[in-house]
Amino acid sequence: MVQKVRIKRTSGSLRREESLSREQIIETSIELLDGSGEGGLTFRTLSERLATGPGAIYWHIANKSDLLTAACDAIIARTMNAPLASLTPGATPQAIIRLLALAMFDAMDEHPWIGSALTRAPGQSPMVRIVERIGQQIRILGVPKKEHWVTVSALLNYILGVGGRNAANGQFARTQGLDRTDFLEAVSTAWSQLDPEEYPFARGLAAQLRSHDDRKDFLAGIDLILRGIGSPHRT
Amino acid sequence: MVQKVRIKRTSGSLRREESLSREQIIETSIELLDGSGEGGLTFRTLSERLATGPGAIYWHIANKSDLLTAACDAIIARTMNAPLASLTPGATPQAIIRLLALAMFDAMDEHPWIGSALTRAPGQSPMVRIVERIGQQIRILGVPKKEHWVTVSALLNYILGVGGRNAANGQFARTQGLDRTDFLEAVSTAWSQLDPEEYPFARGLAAQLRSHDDRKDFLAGIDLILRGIGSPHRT
DNA sequence: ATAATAATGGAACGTTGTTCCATTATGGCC
DNA sequence: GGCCATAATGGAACAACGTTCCATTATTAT
Repeated sequence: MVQKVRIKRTSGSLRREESLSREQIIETSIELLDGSGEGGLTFRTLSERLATGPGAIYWHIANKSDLLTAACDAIIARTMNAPLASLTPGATPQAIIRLLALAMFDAMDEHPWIGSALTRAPGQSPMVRIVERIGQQIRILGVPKKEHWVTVSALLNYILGVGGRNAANGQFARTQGLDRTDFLEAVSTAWSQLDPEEYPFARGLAAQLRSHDDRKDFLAGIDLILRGIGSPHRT
Repeated sequence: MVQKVRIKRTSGSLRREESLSREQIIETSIELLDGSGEGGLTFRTLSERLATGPGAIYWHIANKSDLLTAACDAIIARTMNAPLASLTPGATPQAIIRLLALAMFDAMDEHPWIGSALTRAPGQSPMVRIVERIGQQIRILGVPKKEHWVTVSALLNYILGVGGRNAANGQFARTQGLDRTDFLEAVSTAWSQLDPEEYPFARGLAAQLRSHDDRKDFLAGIDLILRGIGSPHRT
């Protein structure tokens, strides 16, 4: 979606006809981030796309960190509200958590930059949205109140961990000029050439690495934690 | 540990007497990162500490990403080799994994920047070290070979997730001029003022947040996953 | 109409990672 | 012991970035 901006000519200097807005800035930022990765969003490229100067943007936004957090929050808000629609009425809390987690995975896969954007806003809006949605299911599951935070943060840390690694892989591959398959191939061959004395396990893992399915493995991890939550333990 | 560097005067231009080395550069980088956070390491501050120019550093190091990865690897190498000493002979794989995880937590707590440094080197040396140590215990645990990667990556993602969030909290607090307690206090009061209709769970969590113990909660998450690994499941 | 404020956009600043290059030490070879 | 290719140094310079500043223009209230 490319912006079309009317421009008014007044005494030699150009000025946009429609005024800027915070939402417009955020939406354009998302387009840039999706299109060119984390490095694709600068105040220059952004102001160029918006047919304005860098200074004008600062009227609507505090700084770049604020901008990234806002862009991230927009995605998370959509993500955490969307899956409500596809819910079957009698779904178990576990099933809903799986759904929420998968929605997060897909969002982080489509917008790899949110993985590192979440790193800029601890305890803020984007995080709260996720905690809330997951937490409500934790409560329904009957987890004792004292363990609410531990349980939610275990799931959250796992999800954000995967997101961070996804972002890292994408970023790394982009700078090397590889796509996902080439990247995995490279890591796999590197691991297969490790010293068998020092790294027997990692070496043996190379084959599995080459053909694994990120999404499936992610879900398997969620299931592992959910199973842990359901198992008895000493308090 | 402050470096003392002898300088030789030759025909008007200064030159260091002892030559630079990659290890020396990395060790000084670690000091800077530990002392002043992620933003504390620049090629200017680094070259100043080493009593040289930015250009000289590039003879020993490819770029900043390389430098960060190397610094991170140095810490991880020490961390993954150290706990071997304190092992009781009959320790279960679970106990060893807990020990390894705790060692990682403490390392990431002491050097918060490695959380984000790990984000720059997917599939590379630092990651391989962790995978190997954990993986060996996974094998001993008797996890079927097909599930090796899923299991290790679940633990790894959780650990790195916590590390990433730790780094984020530290970084965020530093820019706001707060220490850890003030930061938690701020988040907690912010959460307690959330809309009760929209965020009932997060709101109720505020109190728990204020008084929680990061290290304990981290370990609880590890136990959750370990319990999940031990529980029967459909393949 | 006039004053006050909101909003714009481009120039400019300081800092960053990185490159370039003139210069200097070092180690092998005749 | 002098010579030379190469290793290594260090400072200047570059491009790009986030951010600030300010002269200017639209918009609103009085």
